[in-house]
Amino acid sequence: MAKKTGEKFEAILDAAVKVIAQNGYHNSQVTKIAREARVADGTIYLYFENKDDILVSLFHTRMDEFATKVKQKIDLVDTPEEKLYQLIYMHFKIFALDHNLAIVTQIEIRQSNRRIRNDIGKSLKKYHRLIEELVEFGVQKGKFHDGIDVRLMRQMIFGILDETVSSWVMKDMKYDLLELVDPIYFLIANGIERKS
Amino acid sequence: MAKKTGEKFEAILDAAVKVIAQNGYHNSQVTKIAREARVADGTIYLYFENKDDILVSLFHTRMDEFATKVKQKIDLVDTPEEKLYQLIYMHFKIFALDHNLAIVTQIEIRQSNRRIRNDIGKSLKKYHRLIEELVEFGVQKGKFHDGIDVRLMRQMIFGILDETVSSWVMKDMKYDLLELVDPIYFLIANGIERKS
Amino acid sequence: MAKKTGEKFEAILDAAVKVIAQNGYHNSQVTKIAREARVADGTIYLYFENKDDILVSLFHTRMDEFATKVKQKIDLVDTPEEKLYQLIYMHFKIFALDHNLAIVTQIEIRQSNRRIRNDIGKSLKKYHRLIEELVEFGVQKGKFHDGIDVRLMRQMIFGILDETVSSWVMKDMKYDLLELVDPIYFLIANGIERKS
Amino acid sequence: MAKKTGEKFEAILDAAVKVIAQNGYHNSQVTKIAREARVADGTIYLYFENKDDILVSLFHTRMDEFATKVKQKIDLVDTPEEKLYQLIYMHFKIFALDHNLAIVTQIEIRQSNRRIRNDIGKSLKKYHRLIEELVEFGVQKGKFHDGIDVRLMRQMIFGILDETVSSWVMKDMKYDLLELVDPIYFLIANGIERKS
DNA sequence: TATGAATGAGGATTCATTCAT
DNA sequence: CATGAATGAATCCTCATTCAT
Repeated sequence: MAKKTGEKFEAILDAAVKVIAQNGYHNSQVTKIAREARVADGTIYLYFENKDDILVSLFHTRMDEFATKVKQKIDLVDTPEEKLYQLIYMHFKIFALDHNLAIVTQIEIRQSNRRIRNDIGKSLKKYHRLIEELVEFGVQKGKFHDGIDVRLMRQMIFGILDETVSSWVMKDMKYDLLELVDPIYFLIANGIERKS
Repeated sequence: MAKKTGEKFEAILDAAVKVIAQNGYHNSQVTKIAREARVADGTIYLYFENKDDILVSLFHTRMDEFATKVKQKIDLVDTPEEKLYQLIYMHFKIFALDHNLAIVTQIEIRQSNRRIRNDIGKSLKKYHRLIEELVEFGVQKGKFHDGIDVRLMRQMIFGILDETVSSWVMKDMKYDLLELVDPIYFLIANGIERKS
Repeated sequence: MAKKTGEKFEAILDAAVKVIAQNGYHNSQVTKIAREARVADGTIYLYFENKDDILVSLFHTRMDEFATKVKQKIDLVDTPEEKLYQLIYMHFKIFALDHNLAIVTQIEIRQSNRRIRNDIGKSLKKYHRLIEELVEFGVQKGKFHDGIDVRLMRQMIFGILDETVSSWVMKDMKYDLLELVDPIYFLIANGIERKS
Repeated sequence: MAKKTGEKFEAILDAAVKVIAQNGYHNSQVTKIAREARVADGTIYLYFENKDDILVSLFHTRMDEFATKVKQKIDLVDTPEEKLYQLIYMHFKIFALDHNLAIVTQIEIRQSNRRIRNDIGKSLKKYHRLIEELVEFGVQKGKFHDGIDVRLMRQMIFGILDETVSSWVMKDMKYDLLELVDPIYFLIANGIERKS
């Protein structure tokens, strides 16, 4: 039914990011998004099943692009260490360049209901998998610890990056996120304990 | 105005955790919470300013208890490493013992609006500070890396723990969270890179 | 936002008069008005800001029409005395022909809150002004006493007419209001004192 | 059941006038009146049947006092003209001395429901009767027009006085009400028409 | 008499979705 | 394909009144 392509499809998604970033999730009515996208309310329903579908599609397309961009970058370097570094760099870089996206994905969209959050979880699969492949590569190359669950390592890496970005957004993006690339890389790589 | 103590105050908070865990945030009407607490709807408003206030109070009291319990435990051991280990252990332990609390704090309450989320952020201050003190102690004892921002270390540690618990809840708490204490401790302590 | 014209706008106002006259101000729920107007509850809010706005708009349109009708009539005669007589006649006539309007404007709408009553006051401005012009005309023609504040004369005339109609409504409109036109005219014109 | 006398009965009535004058009818909760009267909420119900009963009793006692004061004054003079003058003077004087009473009786209490307004009407009976007696006296003495309905004359006099006071209250009592005694007397006595 | 904590019925308003044009 | 007027279900909160103490 819902035609999930086309100029207006994109326009609606763009409008949704903008409206949600500006007004907050709970104050972003379909009418507001339609007005921002310069279409009629009813038109939304030619491209999306319902309001939730806008959010899920939004998150899905954006996270897909996100993972693609990160992958392109880490494919350009060879060692696990360099790939990890580029992952962190790109993760922060993308959000630093698109504040609205940061606000929406880190804060607002998490206010959605259980079902949406589940679907959103799926959208992260690709990115999670990317990190896991990086970890596997590092372990295989003998550069990362083996014997530790790969999923756990991925969770740790993702948890650190996600929390760091969320904190930055909550602090109104007042500081330069990219300055954290080096120290975060160091912590992920070396942990917090000092070796004598 | 709102009397934030007493038997019914506690009963309402307990009911709120239960109802929200079972029905989800957006399907937890005041009437439902009142019925579960065995009080009249209006009674809720003798103890809370409004519905949001229930959530904020809920998160605040629970997180305060949380931080207190963790602190009691880490005070019993001496070295930074042991304290870190106990922190992780207690963080997981508390949620492992109270699934409803885990669901509500990790998933449901995050669906609340911006203002609530802000107040909720404040409730975490005490716990954040606790972790920072632990980090400062470790640095001072020469056991943790110095030269790295303490807040950043705290963010990393909290981010890992939070993401781990969230993941576990999203996976319907099907596995034993406590089995992750050791490997997570290892990762936080040593990072992911293998030293030759 | 609220589109204050159109078929449904009128239908809602008509319904409001009927419902309020029948049920009393405090027992006239939006749902009741909507049902009487044969529209959905939500439709009300496409035409009115809120419930109060229905009342204010109701009073405003009706009083505007009221003043217009009265003006048309007194414009047809020439002397101040005839104009005054026609004013009294029309004031009573309009209410005598529309009992619901009388009930609503004289009794029910006065139960609304302070803000509404203020707005309602403004709606009477046009009618008040009409009476004042009549008085000024009479003074200028040398037919009415000069040296007395025009506003005061208007207040007196309006006060008499208003009280007379209110009394009639309170007595359940059991007698013929139009029979009072002559004696009221006489009293306003001559006062109560008998000149020897 | 309700004991309609005693120190607290009076205290509650006094509190009601004050609270309603300050907060408006619709924002004068029983709790607020109780607090102002320094009694418990429940105590109110030992002296009054229900909230409406407070208002009715309030209006009744105050209007009874009102009529008594006016009567005392007009009894001191002999001619109908002097009595009429004193009536106007006292009517304005009492409200000029008690602004809260003016606000409550002219504006706020009229927002109450149909039943209360009916009871309130009864409280005015005594005052209405007083005016009618004055009119009858004037007619009998040959000073006022005969042949005109006494009730109508009373209605006219009361309507003028009431409208004048209401207007004054609506204008925030910014001018001196007593300055209107003379011109209003003149208008009531002589009407608006100038005799050649 | 007096208290005040507890009750619970009642209603304005929002907003995702539909469907006639 | 596109429109936007119309729909109506769903819910938080207030406050007059009660009654155990």
